[in-house]
Amino acid sequence: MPATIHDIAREAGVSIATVSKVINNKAHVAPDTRKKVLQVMDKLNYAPNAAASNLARRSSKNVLYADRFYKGLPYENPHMFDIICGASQELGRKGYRLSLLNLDACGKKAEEVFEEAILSRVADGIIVSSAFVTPHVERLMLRYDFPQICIGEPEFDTVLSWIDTNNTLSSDLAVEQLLSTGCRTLAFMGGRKEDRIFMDRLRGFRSAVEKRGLEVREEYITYNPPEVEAIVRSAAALLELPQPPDGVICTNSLMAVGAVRAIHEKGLRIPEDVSLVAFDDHPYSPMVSPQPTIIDIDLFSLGVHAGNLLLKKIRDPAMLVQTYTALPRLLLRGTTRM
Amino acid sequence: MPATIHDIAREAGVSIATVSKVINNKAHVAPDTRKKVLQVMDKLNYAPNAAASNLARRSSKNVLYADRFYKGLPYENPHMFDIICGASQELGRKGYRLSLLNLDACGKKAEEVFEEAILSRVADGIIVSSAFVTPHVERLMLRYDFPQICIGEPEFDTVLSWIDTNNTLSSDLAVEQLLSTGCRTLAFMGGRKEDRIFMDRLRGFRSAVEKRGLEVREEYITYNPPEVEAIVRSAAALLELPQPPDGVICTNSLMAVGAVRAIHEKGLRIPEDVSLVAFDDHPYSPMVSPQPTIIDIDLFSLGVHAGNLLLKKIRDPAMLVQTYTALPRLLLRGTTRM
DNA sequence: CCAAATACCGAAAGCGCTTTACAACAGGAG
DNA sequence: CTCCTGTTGTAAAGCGCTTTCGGTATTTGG
Repeated sequence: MPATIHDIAREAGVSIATVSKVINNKAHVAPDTRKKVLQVMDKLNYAPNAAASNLARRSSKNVLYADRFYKGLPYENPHMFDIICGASQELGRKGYRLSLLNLDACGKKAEEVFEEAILSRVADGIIVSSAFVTPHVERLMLRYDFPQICIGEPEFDTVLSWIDTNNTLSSDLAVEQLLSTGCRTLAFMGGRKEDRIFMDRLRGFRSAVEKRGLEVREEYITYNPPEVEAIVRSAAALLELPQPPDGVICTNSLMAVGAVRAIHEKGLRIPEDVSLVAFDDHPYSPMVSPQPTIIDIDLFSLGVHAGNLLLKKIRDPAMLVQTYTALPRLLLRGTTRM
Repeated sequence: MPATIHDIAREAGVSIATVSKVINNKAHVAPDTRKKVLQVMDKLNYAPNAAASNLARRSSKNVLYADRFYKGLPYENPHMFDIICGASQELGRKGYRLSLLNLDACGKKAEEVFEEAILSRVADGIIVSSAFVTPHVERLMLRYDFPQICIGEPEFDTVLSWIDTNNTLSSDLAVEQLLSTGCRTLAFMGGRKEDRIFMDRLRGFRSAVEKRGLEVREEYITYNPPEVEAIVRSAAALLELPQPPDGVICTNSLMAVGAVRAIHEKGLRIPEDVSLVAFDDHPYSPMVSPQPTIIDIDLFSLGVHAGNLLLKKIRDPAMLVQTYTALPRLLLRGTTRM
């Protein structure tokens, strides 16, 4: 069995208190003593027991990423793992670990899962999609003074910190690109109404269109489930309108899939007849023809910021609400005209 | 601050030992006592402190998933997160948590990271891609008797348990599909020679071809980096051969991307002139035209099996080597003939 | 040169739980 | 009535760390 702090102390001829100071890089230990202790630690192959130090320190050097990790998630939302990778890297760099917290485990309600995680002190903080952050959850976090960062701006006024992409600006970019290349009638393919991200993008769409003195017509706005066939039908319906759109904004890659299919099936050409801008790049863009013009967001660095912000909050519980908004980038490719 | 076991004991008028038994569902506590304790736990909003019980139990109810979580990973390897989701779900169901262990953190070597994780007892076991499992790592795991499951069969004879997809059978399916639809000359687009998974698929390809009395010609086998342009060039070169292939096997989606591009650029039709079978389905398959014929593997359930196997090993350290091989499935779509 | 400040080290008291060993008691058999 | 068995509950000893506090030893300032 592994060496303990006592073994190190005995072998080095010092007390465990001194060893502890060396481990944690604290002052008040002579350079020679420190060196000696480090040598012994190395020789005996020592690493401090995490549970013990967690218990004594009352912290776990662990952070949770809460979401539902069900089958098909990476399929439906391949982008969330960029955020996880970013957060994991940033946390790792600072000596923290990232654990996954599955919110639909064994039929428990999300709030119960949260509460148990908090009370058991299994982590020092949590990163969670704002989709799960209700006022009730906020109260929970505040009551226990539990550091939290939301992915996506919460739906209500909150004192919790969050990071998000600038969805308004993203929509503006998309609208600008379409209008400036000659499109006259824009359609918007959104996701479910419950999803903040889509509604933000829609809000951005509305204001971008109105800002340019144009009118937003409701029949050109669709709300779609994450399911290809339904999306295809929805896009096809748009093309059947008396005045079909000549510019389509797809709020994620799946929408783009559906829209492209519907447009091709209708015998129309992209971008000659219909232009298309999609949100979120994906690895298979190069495989698609024509290659989609994309509103791209650096989700990895969004994850890095999430981790960073959470760590700041953990170190300074008095930290006031902070937010970070990632700027989108337009990748001009083949589905819009020049 | 949260209630402790002492608070519960006092309030319920019993000893902490009794409370502990209730928490852990142990025998030797009268039904009435148990009920009383549970009531108090509920009333005081109690959840046992994880660090303390970990320390006393000498286990952490935590499992590591080790890999390099760098920027672009979900882009290069979108499939690994299916495995993570599966493992996370299975582990969560059994009361374990899954943490990410970043193997390229702060310039440390993978083995150091492993050793520290083991010695600090931060987890009870580990799931790790066989790409990182050298004999040295195996020795490490065995020396400390640390439960481990490899993702992918290790490159060498080992007593570690592993899960894998049946790459041999997969290649066989692909070869069979191509040959039975009239292809005469097959090409194989593999990844880097260092990657076990590609070499397995290649081995499967060779034996499948030879089994049918045909000859494997080395010039039809390519090894490619995970980079689209290089893949396109590589595929184009194949098409320039004196007798160009009329059937191509792509060992992942990226290869398929490149192959499709090269074939189209050459002015050839799919599947009329060249048939194509690719490994691994992805969310954007429907977006690609023609839609690729795919060798598909249920990676989520592969993850479930990984978690399950690891848990068995944790419970029974004497468990002998066990393996699980997932069967592939052929998704007939548009890049092969009927 | 002496008082005061400072550097170094260690004893000991936890952190909140699990587990062992044992006490107390009840019931049944002989 | 005694002995044995089995059940219920508790006291207490850890688990392996961190941290406080006090005691020397060593500087430093006046």
